[in-house]
Formats: sequence, C-alpha cells, structure tokens
Amino acid sequence: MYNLLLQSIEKKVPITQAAKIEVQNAFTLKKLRKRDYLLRDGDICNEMYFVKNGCMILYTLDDGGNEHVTQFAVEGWWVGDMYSYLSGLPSNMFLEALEPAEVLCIKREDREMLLTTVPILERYFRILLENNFVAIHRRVANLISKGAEDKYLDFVKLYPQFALRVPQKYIASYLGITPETLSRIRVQSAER
Amino acid sequence: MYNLLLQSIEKKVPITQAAKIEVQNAFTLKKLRKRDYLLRDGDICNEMYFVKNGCMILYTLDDGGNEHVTQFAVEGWWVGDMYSYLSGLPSNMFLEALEPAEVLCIKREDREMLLTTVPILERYFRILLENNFVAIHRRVANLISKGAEDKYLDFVKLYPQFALRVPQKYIASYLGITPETLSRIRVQSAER
DNA sequence: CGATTTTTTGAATCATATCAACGTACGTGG
DNA sequence: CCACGTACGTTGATATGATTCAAAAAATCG
Repeated sequence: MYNLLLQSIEKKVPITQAAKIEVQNAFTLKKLRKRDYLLRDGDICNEMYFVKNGCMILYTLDDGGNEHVTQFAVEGWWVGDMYSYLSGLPSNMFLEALEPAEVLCIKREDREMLLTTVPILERYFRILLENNFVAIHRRVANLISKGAEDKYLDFVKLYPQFALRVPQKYIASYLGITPETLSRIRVQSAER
Repeated sequence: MYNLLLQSIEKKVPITQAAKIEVQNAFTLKKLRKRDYLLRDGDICNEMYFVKNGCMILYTLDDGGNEHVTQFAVEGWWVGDMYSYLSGLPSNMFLEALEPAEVLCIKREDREMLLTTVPILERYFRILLENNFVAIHRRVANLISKGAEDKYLDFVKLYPQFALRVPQKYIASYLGITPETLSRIRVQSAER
C-alpha cells in the first residue's frame, strides 16, 4: 500500500526501517471514483495527496464557468492546493478525479510532525520542490513565449503519457487555449 | 554583509551562531554594474545567487531575438537557472543586472556541503520553495486564464514595488504581452 | 444500446501582435 | 553640467492568431 510512496522517498534520500513505519502511520488512504472531489472552491485544503494510481486534476473556475487546469497528477505525483494548505485559508480550486483513483493523504499537522520526527524528509521535499520548480518554470516560459501550436508540441514531448490519457479539453485548458484551437492544431500538425 | 541572508534564514528556521559562521563561509560576494551578466545562454549555472541589493532579471531569447522574462529578483530574493544548476547542463537563459547590484554566490558543491553540515537549512530551502511554489502557481493561473489587462492589474497588486522600479518592457515580457499592449492598457486603466 | 460527453468543423469576431514613426527620458562622455 | 546618443514609451494603422458560438460527428460510459 505504501510501496510507491516509499519508493518515491528512497529515490531521493536514504531512509531507515523505523522511519518508514513513521511515514506509513502519518498517511491514510482514500479511494475515489471518477468525478469524486477531494477539494472544492471554498474548502480549506487540510491535506496533501500522493497519488497511488489514477489521475487527478486541479483547476479553478472563472466567472464564466470555464475550468482552468493548473495541475495534473498521476501515479507518484503529489497534488493539493499548496496555497490553502500552507495558509489555512479557503481554496478557490477544485481537485477532481478524472479516473478511479487511490491517494495517500497527509494532514497539515501530521506532516509537520513527521518532518520533525523524520528530518531526512525535509531533504526529500526540498529536492521534490526543486525539481518541480524547474518544471513549472519551463511551463511559464512556454506560456509567455510560445504560440498555441508550440506549447502543445512541447507538452506532448514532455508528457507523452498524458497526451493520450486525459481528454483533450483539459490539455487545452492546461495550455491556456480553447479546445477548438487545440483540435485545429492537431489536424494541422498531422497534415505535416 | 550577510545580514539580509541571515535574516532570511532566521525568519524561517532557528539557527545557531556556529551555523551562521558556516553559512558565511559558504558564500562569496559579487558586485555588479548595471547590465552585467551572471549567466549567458550556453553557460552552466554553477552558482545560485541571493540578492543583497539591486535588481536582476532572468530571461530567455527566442529565435526572433525577443527577451522573455521568467523571473525578477530584488533584495532578499534568490535567483539563478535552477535547471542548469541542478543538472549541470548548459543554460539557455541570461541573468542580468538591471541596476548596480550585490549578490551572494554559492557554488553547487558548497551548497550541498552546507546542507549536510547545517541540516536545518534543508528546512529553510523547503519552506522557501513551498512559498515560491504558491507564487508561481498564481502566475500560471493568471497566464492561462486572464487577458492582458487583468494580468497586469494582478501584477501591480502583488508587486507594487516592481511596477515602478523596472522598465515597463520587462513587465510586459513577464506577463507574456508586448510593450505596446501594456502601454495601451495603462492609459485605458487610468481613464477609468 | 441510448445518453452524455468530447471532439470536430465552420464562420464571424475579438484581442493582441506587428510594424513604423514619433516623442520622451535617461545616462554617459566631453 | 550640458548635449548628444541610445533606449524606452506612446500612438496609429493593419495583420493575425485565437476565441466565440453553433451545430454536427465521434467517442465514451453506464
């Protein structure tokens, strides 16, 4: 049940058997059906989630009711509204299962506790966040510098898995373009 | 000389006198004139920089020679090409002083060493990166969901200091719009 | 299989980019 | 400290990529 999480940790830092037990005790498992929510606009995000399997999306809704996907998360990824999680203030996001999913949940206080009892995890999260920082900056660079087609091509190159796995409209949203534009881009790219 | 850096650390984690000395020994100071570069396309980013004073920008150049600003950094901020710093591979970015500046530099190996000798710094960087994560996600959400005017207004609200301090063309670039568009937006906003 | 969601296609519209010209501010050397 | 040159900001006219809205086709789900 904790294999994937412990592997994720061991890939980045050494960890003792005793510490593994501590880790396991800090998490609970949640099973989700497709379209279940872990978080809705107005909720406070009191937990962070490690995805064991399935696929989650994190998105906002604008005034016009349009979804804007800020994050995907599949097996081995962490997800949650970090803003709300850190501040304790209400979120303006939705966290939804696109597929049946299982996630390991850790509450704010339990994570804080765990970080003091197993301090090597500070390093684990630091490394995780550094890698994430690089990935988000690549996304930002694409968003500010590229047109719709180039953004899509870079996305497919970087995440070939997602491109097949999730409905296109969410990819379009993630790239900041409309589903119609993405559809047209795909036929044009295929022609060449 | 190390005041601002030590304050930045002490705001997030407790640190002993001995550890402060270790920190100081790990850094060197660089003084920059306006338009000096700490990094150019093709260079490997072997250091991360903590800005003591002045203002730095991190940007890419596209095929058309247009700058795309991915990051600003003023007093108390960290900056560098994290991708190149972590991977050791060549950067495709430029890191330039917009004003005369002083930065504290720490080499890759020295930071790694420091993180083992002063492990509380793992926590410092983890917290720093978490806060940064929140900020970048806000930027991404703006980039994918808002038009030029709303992006600018959110920027001014979030960083009123920058809005006055740096040339508008860099703000436009940071927002993913042209300087002309930003200029027009500003007169329109002022009219209302 | 039928129902719902997603994708595609077309036509009109809109926001922003582009290009060019002009005015202004800025800082740098004499 | 002034004058010159360069960089920056503004404005206008036009072009363009992307959006919007609507409807049909295709895929997916229960």
